[in-house]
Amino acid sequence: MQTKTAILDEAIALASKVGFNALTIGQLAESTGMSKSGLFAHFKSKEALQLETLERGRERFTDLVIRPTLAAPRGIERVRALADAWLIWETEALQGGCIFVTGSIEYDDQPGPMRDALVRNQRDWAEFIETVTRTAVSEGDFRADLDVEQFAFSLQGLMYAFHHTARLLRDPKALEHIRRGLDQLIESASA
Amino acid sequence: MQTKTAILDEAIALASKVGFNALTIGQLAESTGMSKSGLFAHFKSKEALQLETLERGRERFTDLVIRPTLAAPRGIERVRALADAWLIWETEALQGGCIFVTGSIEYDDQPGPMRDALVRNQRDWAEFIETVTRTAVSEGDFRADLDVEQFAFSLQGLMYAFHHTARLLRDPKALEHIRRGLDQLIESASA
DNA sequence: ACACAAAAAGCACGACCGTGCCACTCTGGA
DNA sequence: TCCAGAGTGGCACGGTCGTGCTTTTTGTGT
Repeated sequence: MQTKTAILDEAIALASKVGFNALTIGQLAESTGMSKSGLFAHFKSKEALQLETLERGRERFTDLVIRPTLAAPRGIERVRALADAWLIWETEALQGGCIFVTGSIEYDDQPGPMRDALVRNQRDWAEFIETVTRTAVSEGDFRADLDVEQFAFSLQGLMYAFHHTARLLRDPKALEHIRRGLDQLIESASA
Repeated sequence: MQTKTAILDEAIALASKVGFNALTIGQLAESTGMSKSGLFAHFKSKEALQLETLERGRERFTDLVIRPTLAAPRGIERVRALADAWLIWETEALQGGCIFVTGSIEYDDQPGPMRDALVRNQRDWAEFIETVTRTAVSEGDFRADLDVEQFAFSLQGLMYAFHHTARLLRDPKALEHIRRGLDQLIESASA
């Protein structure tokens, strides 16, 4: 149903601004021009709505980040493509910040299906980064003894730092900083 | 009043787990053993409670992170002390994650006094890191042409990455990763 | 043109939210 | 001994939350 998809896309926009808990059925109904009960009928519960919103976000993330990354040539170029695609996702795809960052912070101390789903997403994402990094190792762009887990950790660190600096502080230098940090990281990993 | 301080400390613990918005007066009253109205009388509004909770957090952050850092010898040692102190703050001082990280994500798209206060805190913290880094430059431990802003950006990135990896994924390797990332960062900044 | 299923809306509910008002209980100084 | 004033609790309010019912609208196949 396309109505449902439209709702979920609006839900993503809202959740990226105020979080998944403050994402309220009433507000979502208002901003989609539906009635509360009409909207609610699509999901049997609020938790289901939250989970489906996350799932819809995953779909869009796959389209905007995963696929373009895999389209780039293996090796260092693909690593750079990954970072670029993520930057587009973070700055252009959503009205607020990345919903996975938002959600992770919100649920990291609250057990339940939402937390479980976020953990799965986060693990997949980390593994994806590691896999892409490994292509740069096997292509000879990166050192053979590179610790890809460590590389992924530092790369994600730069992304989080960008998120905070750009979103909270609205610091225009954030882009320059993540670029330079990335160059530094890649250089230190290069063969 | 010590009652108020006790309330705020409990509020910090709660907010670090569920966030500042989900920090509810009723729950806070219950977990402090007070009545809603008795507790509410200490603050004129919920927003005031949130702001005072943040302020109390800043006090504790100063005691646990700022002061110990400044007690360390100027230079590279002080940079390491800063990271160590922050790690203690993050892992031992609170029941949930760092309330400034939590709050930043929560309010980065919602204008108001809370956002303003968080921006101030975050700016102060970034400047503090830069100042400490500068002592390492002037002591000759770090390169004279080091971009301290860039260094602070990357350092904060490692902290955020630790926060996510340790809190959401509960990955025991997070500590090792931030340590190694730190070593790498410090080495690349060294003279 | 009509029947029928699916989607949406109307409406009401109990729960909890933040917030005000009022009464009570302390405790220290006159 | 008594009073002032701060701290605390009881209670009720209007509002919004998530969530069920029932009804109306809408769209499609015959």
